[in-house]
Amino acid sequence: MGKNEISCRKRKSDETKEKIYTSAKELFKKHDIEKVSVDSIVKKAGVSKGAFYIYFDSKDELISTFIEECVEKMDLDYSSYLQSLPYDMSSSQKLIKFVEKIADIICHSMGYEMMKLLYQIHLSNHVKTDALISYNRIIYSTLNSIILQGIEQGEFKLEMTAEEFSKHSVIILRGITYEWCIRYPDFDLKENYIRHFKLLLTGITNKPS
Amino acid sequence: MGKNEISCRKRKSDETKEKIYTSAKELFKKHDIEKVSVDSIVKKAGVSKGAFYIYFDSKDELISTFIEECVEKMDLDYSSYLQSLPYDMSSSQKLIKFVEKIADIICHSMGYEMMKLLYQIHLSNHVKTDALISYNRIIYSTLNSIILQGIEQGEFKLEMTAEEFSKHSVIILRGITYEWCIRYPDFDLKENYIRHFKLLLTGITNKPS
Amino acid sequence: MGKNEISCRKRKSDETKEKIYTSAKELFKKHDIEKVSVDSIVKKAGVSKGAFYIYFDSKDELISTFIEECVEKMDLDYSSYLQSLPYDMSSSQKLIKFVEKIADIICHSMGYEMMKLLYQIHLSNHVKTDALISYNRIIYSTLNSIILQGIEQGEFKLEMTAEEFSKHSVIILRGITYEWCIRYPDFDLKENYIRHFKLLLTGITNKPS
Amino acid sequence: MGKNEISCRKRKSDETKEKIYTSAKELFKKHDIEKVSVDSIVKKAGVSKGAFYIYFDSKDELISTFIEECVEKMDLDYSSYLQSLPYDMSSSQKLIKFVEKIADIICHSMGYEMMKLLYQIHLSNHVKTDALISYNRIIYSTLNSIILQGIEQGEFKLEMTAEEFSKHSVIILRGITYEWCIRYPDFDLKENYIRHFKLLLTGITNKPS
DNA sequence: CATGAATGAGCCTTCATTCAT
DNA sequence: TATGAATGAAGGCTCATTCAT
Repeated sequence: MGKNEISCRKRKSDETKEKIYTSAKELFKKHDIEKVSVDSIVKKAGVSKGAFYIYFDSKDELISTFIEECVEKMDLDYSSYLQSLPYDMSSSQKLIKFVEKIADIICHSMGYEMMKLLYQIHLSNHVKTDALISYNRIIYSTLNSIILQGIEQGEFKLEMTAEEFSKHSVIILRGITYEWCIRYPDFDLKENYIRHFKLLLTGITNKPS
Repeated sequence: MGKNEISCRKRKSDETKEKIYTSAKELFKKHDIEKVSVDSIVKKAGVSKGAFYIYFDSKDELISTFIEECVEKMDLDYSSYLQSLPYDMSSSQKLIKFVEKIADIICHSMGYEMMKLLYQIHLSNHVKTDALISYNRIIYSTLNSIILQGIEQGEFKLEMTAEEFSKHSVIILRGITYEWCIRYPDFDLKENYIRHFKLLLTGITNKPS
Repeated sequence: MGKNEISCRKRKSDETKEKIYTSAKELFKKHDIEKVSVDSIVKKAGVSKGAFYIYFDSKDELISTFIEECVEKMDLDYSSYLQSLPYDMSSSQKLIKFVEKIADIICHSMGYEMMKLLYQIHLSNHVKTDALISYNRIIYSTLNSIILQGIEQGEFKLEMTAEEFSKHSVIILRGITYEWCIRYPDFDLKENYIRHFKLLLTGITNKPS
Repeated sequence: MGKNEISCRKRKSDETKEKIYTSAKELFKKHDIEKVSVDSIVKKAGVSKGAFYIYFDSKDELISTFIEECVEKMDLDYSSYLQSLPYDMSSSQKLIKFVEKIADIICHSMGYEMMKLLYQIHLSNHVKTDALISYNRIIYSTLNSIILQGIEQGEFKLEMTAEEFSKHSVIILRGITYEWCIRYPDFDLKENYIRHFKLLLTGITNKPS
């Protein structure tokens, strides 16, 4: 039937695109992204060069698609987790739990190669990463809400706005993740996240004299 | 005389090498390192392409040499600065002054392009950077000495070793620098260094109740 | 019924071919013909790429068909116009009116892109244009009849045959049109046609002393 | 000696450039210019692709160089010829002699293929031909001076400026040359030049009644 | 030592055409 | 008839490296 034919073709076409995309991702993980050529991607995928340009406007577009996928995935993971935290947990605990969760997502869901790749792309001049930087929004707002709650409940006392503190936190998270990438596997991401945030908490926790 | 002739040749050859190297450095500061071609280097140096390959085995070798030099230079700057700090300054002040100095060196002596390059290389798969990571040694020991002094004089009170705290600090410095690289020029490196270290100090400063 | 089915199919198939052809024509008018891809044609026509190759052996075949159609159209326009001119108009006037009409047809009916294309094809090495050159026939005979009438009525006095003069005129028309193509849009085709033919008329008009 | 070495190398290098340039020209004559690839040029020249880009910035640059060369050559020929005409020759005769000379230069010095190529390039959208159009300057000014002299000496009587008439003449020359290109070899360029200019002269020659 | 002409593999991208469905 | 996924040769261009001189 026509319907079957169409869906069969569509399926095959989807498979081809997926093959190309997957091959690209694997190559990105192994080699510097700038060094991965369209040639090598299609060779690995076992398709023609022309096929590549059916599914992607350009090599850059594939990279963009890839970044957006990563971002969406991380955002989803972060936000879904926050909602699962018990409301009556202290803000300090929430903060620690949240960064622990981030570490888990990064280590197990994203993986080392992928994160390193993302950090590389961030630094590259060539690829636009506005989307990537905007992935912070969720992480920012999440941190922000935790901090605000802590302030309201008298648990935290800051000499800066909650927003500024959130930015600071993201920078630290990113810094530790960067360190993880360059010291892998001799660096425990989660442990370092926790240690550093505990240190931070010492500084901001309200100690009524 | 033979001797004179040899030393004369040697001098000329050294000059040629230096010219190439200097030109390469200037280009690296201005453009993405991957985009700097051997052609552009020798053109700027005013020497032949063949000359390049007399003094450097490959473009990669020149880059490695260059990176090592950068690292040495930074190390030297850091340690020489520390010795210039008045002995009776408080450790907190010293810490702040020190990170301020690092920011100055990075911004004005190294420059944005070079720092980004260093960070890219750290993350790259094909350049070995074990030597690079060891550039931390000086910065670690410098921080360590400041912290230790602070502890001895009762100014700091840590829940971790001074060494651990130094590591932590370097991670933060690197994290902020990374952020600077990806947000350049919309990010003030020095200001952020100071802000974040003041926050840290709040947490570690000894507050006798 | 069989018959109906067949004629229905035929109609649909004709429509598809027409759609492709029309889309191609529109694109040819807008863009350099070499830059119009089969892809863009079928996309505009809303049919599949396969359909294109059902109705046309190749892209070149479509172009040939298209050119022949253009030529036929121009011929038709020219000759139909001549018949509409009042019989008692002077030959000089007829000549001027006729070249004005040609300018109008070229500018508004054919268009710049198409004329340039025709002139390019004329000069191209790989497209045979014997048929194209014969498009002159109508224009020649039309001019010829005007000139002959002028001679008969004592209005013109030539030192060459009417036929030769017609050839000359066509060369001039083509020359001016060529100039229009290479100076477009800074060249007024009609104005130049008129000016140049007025100049010609000065030379051939019979001035009894 | 160093000097010899240098001149030997330079000579070889010049030869290579010439080989590339000559091969390109030959291919341009045989095939539509757009269809001539860098690959085919270097293959014919027997050099590597890289060599091409040592001597020419791009394929377009080679074409431009080629055009300029043609233009210079023609300009030189035209202007040198004009100076050789006896001063006391009548303007009509000068005009005829001049267009005869142009025909000779085109037929024997430039050649059919080259002229056709130039006319093709003129029509192409891709290649900038401002230089080509400006090649008219010499031809314009030459014609202009002849016409002006004719007017001053009462030989010509125009209803337009000398400049306008020169423009007109160039258009006609170009038109006839175009016709020659598309009808080659069944068209006598020189004969047609003469015939058409004689016709023109009939129109502008002063006939005191 | 120094030169710089020459190499050639590699890059990204386009597009007319085919063919299984 | 009609589809559209797939092909693969070709295009212009770059650049690290070599080698005869």
